[in-house]
Amino acid sequence: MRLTRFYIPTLKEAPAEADVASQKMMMRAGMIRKLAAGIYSTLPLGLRVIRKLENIIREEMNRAGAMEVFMPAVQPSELWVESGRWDVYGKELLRFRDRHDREFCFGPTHEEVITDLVRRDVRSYRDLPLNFYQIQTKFRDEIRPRFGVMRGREFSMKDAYSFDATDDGANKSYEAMRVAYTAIFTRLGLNFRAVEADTGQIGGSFSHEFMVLADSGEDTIAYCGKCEYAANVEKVEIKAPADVESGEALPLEEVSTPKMKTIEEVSGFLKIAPERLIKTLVYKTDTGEFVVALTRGDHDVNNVKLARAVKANEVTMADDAEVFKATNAPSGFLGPIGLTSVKIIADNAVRVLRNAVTGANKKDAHVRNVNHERDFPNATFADIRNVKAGDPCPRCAGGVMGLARGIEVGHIFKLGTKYSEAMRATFLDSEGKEQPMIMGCYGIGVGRTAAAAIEQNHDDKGIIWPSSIAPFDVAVIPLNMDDEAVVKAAEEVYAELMKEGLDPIIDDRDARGGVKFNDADLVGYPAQVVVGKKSLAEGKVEIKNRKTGERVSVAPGEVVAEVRKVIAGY
RNA sequence: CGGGAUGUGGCUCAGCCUGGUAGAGUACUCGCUUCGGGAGCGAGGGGUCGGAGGUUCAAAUCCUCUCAUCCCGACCA
Repeated sequence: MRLTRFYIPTLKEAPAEADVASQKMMMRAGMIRKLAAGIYSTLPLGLRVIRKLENIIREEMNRAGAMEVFMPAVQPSELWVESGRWDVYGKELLRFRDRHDREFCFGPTHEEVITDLVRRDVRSYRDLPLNFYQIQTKFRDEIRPRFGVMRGREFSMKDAYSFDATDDGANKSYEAMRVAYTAIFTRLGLNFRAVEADTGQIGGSFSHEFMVLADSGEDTIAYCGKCEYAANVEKVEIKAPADVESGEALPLEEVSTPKMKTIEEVSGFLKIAPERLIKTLVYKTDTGEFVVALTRGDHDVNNVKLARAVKANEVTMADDAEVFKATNAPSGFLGPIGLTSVKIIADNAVRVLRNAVTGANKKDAHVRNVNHERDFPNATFADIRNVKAGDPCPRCAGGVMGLARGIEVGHIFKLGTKYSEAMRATFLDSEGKEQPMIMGCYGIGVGRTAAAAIEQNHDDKGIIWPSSIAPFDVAVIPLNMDDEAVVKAAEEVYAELMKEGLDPIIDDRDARGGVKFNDADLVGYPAQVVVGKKSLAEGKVEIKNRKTGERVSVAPGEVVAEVRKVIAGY
């Protein structure tokens, strides 16, 4: 490709709204332009990256036995009503009506459509298993789109859906996808980790997220330093402490704690470590029910875990008025004692505390020597807290958990029969008995993966593409466009690179060297071949490795081999 | 959805407080010089000052409404 015939509108300064590295660089390198909040156009350079990425995904999906299809972006409401999600999906689902006043949505995912497709034709266990995938534009009307294409509203996603006759088969389909995803992200050259994850709104029985490790990631993952266990903090299991602390349960004792509301204040005032306090929080579920959550003073409630424990879709903290309504006590001085009309969920760590401190359910007072068996026997225990670095690993002996930030680029779910039952996608088994198909679904955020690659691979000058998805393998940079020998040598090198099957771009603009160097560094071609008057006089051209910055001078005939060497090192 | 901020040429921003009819850098066009890390000089083109309404002799500037964009929060009592 010739730069004079290819559109790469680079910018010296990033638009003010860009706040993460990948967004700044994709804008500056002329890969994307914003049309509206969370909605982007992809320019030719960006599309090259996306296509290379998609092709790797396709190859690995096909290898794993999945078949590509293409489903409609616009979906009728009936299917969503049938699956039960029309009412639960909320405002993220973009809904609209056609001219006949029929309701539709712009698909945020395609379980309904694929399930409908399959149930129409598949009748027998002999037709199974099946796995269909597509690469398609989705729309999720996010509350707050941000970070460019990493959290856009309109985005491209590879989604796949498997249908099996047996549970064992479904597990095999799931495993095949886990292997395929590992192959995909490995080929993309990303530093990633597959972690156990919450199934969220999609539903289902178990799932893994594929996380690209980057400090700018929106998710936190916990991993064991010793064994292979890793999970999203929303999911990570926390080992419940085994034995109740020793010691006698002492009589309850009310203490005055004027204006001491927070854990720090109470802990400091009573000179008692936060670990000896029980924090009492009031939550409201999406159905309007109040729940009281208890954790140790030094621990934090994880909303997702709490929601799962009380079988709600979502929980939010109650405000002060709601707190009073639920407990008849002022916030800041809450405790579980005497709360009988509301459900109490306590974290496992609270169970073993002996003689702890809680609020007294009245202003300016707390209670000492609280013990759950005696003082709040109506509590149920569950794992509802956030993991802390240093917590013991739940899966191995002696392992300790660490925390890292990650960008969720892929997510695989074993769905089970949630959709097939709701939508009656059934088949006849070998005994002639009707059974619901067992499903799995598997997504990869295409644009987000490209952005994650940049988050993980850039410097202050620009992007450093993994060679597998670089828009071009190598840039040929003639420095003196008015020097015939330079132009001729550069053109020959360019032609040779193409002939040898590489994907080069030649910067044939009549521009100064500095401009070309800076653009090349910004766009991030893995290798640059610099053809200039001076080195050419000695029969040499220069090859620069974008990642290491190393330059070597070689004869024009050795360029292809040298470029290959550079790319291989990526 | 709550709070905060910002909308001025393609991009980054000044001007607004104190009203007098729009500016800089960069980018773009042309000429000359220059030419291995975002050149210099000269000459140009490009702006309904987000939109609507109001106040005023006069509005980018003051007032009201509205739209858009961004940030923070929606988690620890």
